Amino acid sequence: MPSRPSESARRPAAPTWREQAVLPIAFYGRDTRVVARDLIGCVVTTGNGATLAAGRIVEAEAYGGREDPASHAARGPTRRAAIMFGPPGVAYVYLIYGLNHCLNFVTERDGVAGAVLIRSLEPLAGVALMARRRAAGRNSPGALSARELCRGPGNLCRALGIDRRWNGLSLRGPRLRVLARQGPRPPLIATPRQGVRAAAERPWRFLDAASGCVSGARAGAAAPGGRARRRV
DNA sequence: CTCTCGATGGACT
DNA sequence: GTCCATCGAGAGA
Repeated sequence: MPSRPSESARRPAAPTWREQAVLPIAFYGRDTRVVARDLIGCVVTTGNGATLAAGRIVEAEAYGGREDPASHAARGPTRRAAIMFGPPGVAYVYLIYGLNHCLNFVTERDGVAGAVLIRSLEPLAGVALMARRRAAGRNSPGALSARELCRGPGNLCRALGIDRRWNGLSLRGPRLRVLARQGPRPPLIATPRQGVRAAAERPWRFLDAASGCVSGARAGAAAPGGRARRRV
């Protein structure tokens, strides 16, 4: 295999997402909205080797503590929400509507509730595996495009094989890891959070302005022209 | 114990 | 736009 001699020399070679550092716990131990914004462009990975699946975060939402009526933590540290009051840097996974799971990252310091809901990813690795998981148990023959595989919180969990058993897992562990972003944060847009009735005016949903992998077609159609989106 | 309903997704009018 | 599958958490009796 002929290759140009000069290629083997030291070339800085832009690091790929695979070479990015695993985000430290301190990344999560900050204000939840800051963490949510900073997570856009970072990479979620699950599994290893043949089971590796990864995607770039393009949509996320911030959920606060007792002061945020839309948050599970609004009613204090109940059995489900207690993990949001615990130390940062772990996964909070719950079942919604009896059939979909939602992946969150716990934020803030121990004793203060906060979490970021990961809503959509742009697939980077393990596309075939994700497609297989998404196809399981569905009866529509149509193949899913790559951009659909991890669009929406429930779909994303299905594609990555995440369920309630993942609740409490470290975000730096062997099964689940989050890697730092390559380069600067992309331009973002902020909108109200999806599907919440309480505190609907808070623009705590953040999206990569350039990504076509974000969810929320309904909301977009429901508010023609006047979408409450603003650049951040 | 019962009752309600949800940080959704997919099929359908 | 509407309907609904499906189940655990939370609230209340």
